[in-house]
Amino acid sequence: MTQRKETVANHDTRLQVVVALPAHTALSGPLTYLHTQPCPAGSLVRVPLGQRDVLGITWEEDSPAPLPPGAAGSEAPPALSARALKPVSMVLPDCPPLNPAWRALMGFAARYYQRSLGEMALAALPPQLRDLSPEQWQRRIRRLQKAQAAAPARGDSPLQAVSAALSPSPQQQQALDTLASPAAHDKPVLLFGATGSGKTEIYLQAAQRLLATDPAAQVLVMVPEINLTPMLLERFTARFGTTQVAAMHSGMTPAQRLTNWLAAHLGQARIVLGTRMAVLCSAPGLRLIVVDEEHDPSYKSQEGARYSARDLAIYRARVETQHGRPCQVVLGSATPSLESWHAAATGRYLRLDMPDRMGGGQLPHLRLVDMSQQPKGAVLAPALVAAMTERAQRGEQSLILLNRRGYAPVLSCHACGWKSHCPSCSAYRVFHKIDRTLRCHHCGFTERVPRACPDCGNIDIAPVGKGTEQLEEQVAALLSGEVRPDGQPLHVARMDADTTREKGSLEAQLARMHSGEVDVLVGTQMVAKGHDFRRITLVAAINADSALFAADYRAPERLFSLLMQAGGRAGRDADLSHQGELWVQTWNPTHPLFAALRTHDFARFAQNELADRETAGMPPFTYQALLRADARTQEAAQAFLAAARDAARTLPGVEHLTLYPPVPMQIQRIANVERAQMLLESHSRPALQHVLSQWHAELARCKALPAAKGLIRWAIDVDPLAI
DNA sequence: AGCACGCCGACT
DNA sequence: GTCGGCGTGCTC
Repeated sequence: MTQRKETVANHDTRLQVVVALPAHTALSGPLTYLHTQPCPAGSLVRVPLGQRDVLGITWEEDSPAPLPPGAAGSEAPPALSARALKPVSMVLPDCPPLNPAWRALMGFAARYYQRSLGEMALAALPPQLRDLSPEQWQRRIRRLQKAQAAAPARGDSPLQAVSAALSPSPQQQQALDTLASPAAHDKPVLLFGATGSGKTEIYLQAAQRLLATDPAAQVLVMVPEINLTPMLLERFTARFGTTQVAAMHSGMTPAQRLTNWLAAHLGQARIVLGTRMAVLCSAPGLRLIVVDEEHDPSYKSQEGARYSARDLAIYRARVETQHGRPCQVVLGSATPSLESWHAAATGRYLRLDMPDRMGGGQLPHLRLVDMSQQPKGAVLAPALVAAMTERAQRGEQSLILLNRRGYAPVLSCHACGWKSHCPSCSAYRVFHKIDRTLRCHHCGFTERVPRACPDCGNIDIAPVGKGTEQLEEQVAALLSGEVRPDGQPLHVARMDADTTREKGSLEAQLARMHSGEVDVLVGTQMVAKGHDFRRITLVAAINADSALFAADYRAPERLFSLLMQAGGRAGRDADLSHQGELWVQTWNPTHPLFAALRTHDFARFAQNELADRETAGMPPFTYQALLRADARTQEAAQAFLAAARDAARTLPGVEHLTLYPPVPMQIQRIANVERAQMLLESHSRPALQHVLSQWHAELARCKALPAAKGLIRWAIDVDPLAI
């Protein structure tokens, strides 16, 4: 591009280049291209691939290419010299190479999660990089270089905090001291801190201490949900100033993604803050990784490369350290994942406890409501209504949690039994009264509610079950006669994915909550996560039982975590915390989960769960992977999986695995795609890995089988969260 | 994954 | 008679 001479350039150097080809396409390893000169590994290049020109990354020579099955002994010479190699189209100029630690991370992630190196590595780059013209790239780089020249101090001098650190409580000081100790650098730290114990301040001060001593150091901070980034961003920019912090999440525009990625890659941003994708971000000075709310399932990606950002954070810290730059990793949670808890119990992680809330605040008192003792058909126990009323009259707020959007989960005809099935999914469409629609929460199909039963014409079609919309309505009705201290009627509001869809509406609703305008908030679990509502003194979970007996073995863990976290919303304001209450309505008040919850005894809960897991032979005592298949018909999906299972039986090392039969997925059909899966399990992670890595070639063959006709796609999910 | 090539149904 | 469906095959 830059020079088009008459003479043919001398392309005598071979470069290994990684491109985004999937793992099952024979060409999943690095490809060989020609170039006029050597080029360091980790450089960004454009290369011709078939008819197109794609982004690639140069890689070291010795990257392990997957062995062709059966050709173990016959070591064929590359034979590439025979074929005409193509020259690299261009090397993106003025871009420092992605460093060896980053490449090692990508190599590991690709291997572990059964993706091609190229797929993993290119997915970690901002998407805009792929379709940026050379001119646009030049312009970008120049602008950043100019910016850097204009602010020469940045990145070259220790970071000065913009605002002063809060003075830490004794508990926090002790945690910070331990974090500074060598022991906390040898292994991952599990910061086990109660809600309101001030974990964020620990992150801030740990970051500050590091950045002040090492002028090139960078810190990576992750939160599970995009909704939580603005709040954390605010705390970090308040402390360190805006120019030091780069954000990294899917809510940003492509241009912002690129800008922030470059800021991190060039070392200009000292703090990288984002969701799970941030763990893949290039950060050449990385010295500290924080995974906040490490137990949160959002850290496990559910599409594309199904990686766990928490697990990759652990690996990344280790690999950075191995590359000569000691990197600390801190996992924070009030209810750690059982995996992390177990790792701490067995000494693989260092556990750091912060049991006390800031300012001596008390954790909320648990009020279990035995639903079998309540008036028939009552949505809310009368005592709960009374308690909420009392709070509102005192000017305090209540929060009611119901993990179901819409007005009712299904609409039904009393005459003929018709139900609001989704035509494309094996699920009901949810009744949304607000706009009188039936909406499928899986495929999005939306229709106006029919006036009468579509099958029999009966007018008597009625909602069955309750969602947040209906709860909001009913709570408002129950509290309608009551008044606030200022004499105004009580204000009931709702907050869920439906009310926060528009940009800015989340912020607006949070503001309304903080101003005290709202007395009772009805919401889904998004409300329970992270938001700091100072005047809430009562939290109620309406429908906790569904999780107690769910098929998903992780459901109790999630329920405990949700209730602890939700309870943590209550009484954050130390002055009010003596009256903080967590109400749980249940038909099973004697369930052991509640006994542990009552005393806020996560350790006890975790111990019980882990004992159960061990007896049942489940993670973290075994290792699992799923093969998922999407197909036109359920038969095709299962035929493919059955063939895959047979193929797996022939692989060396398979004797260490249990191969379960294919089964339809919980929601068998979504958007007219039939889904099925099969589970692989082993007591040995390496054994599982070994079989998985050999399986791809077989799977490609199974796809071609006549019985699997209609198969759309398949994917391997390593360490699945739900089975 | 893309993108070509290639072979069968409803349209200008 | 063409436009366009998506089924197979290839990409250093």
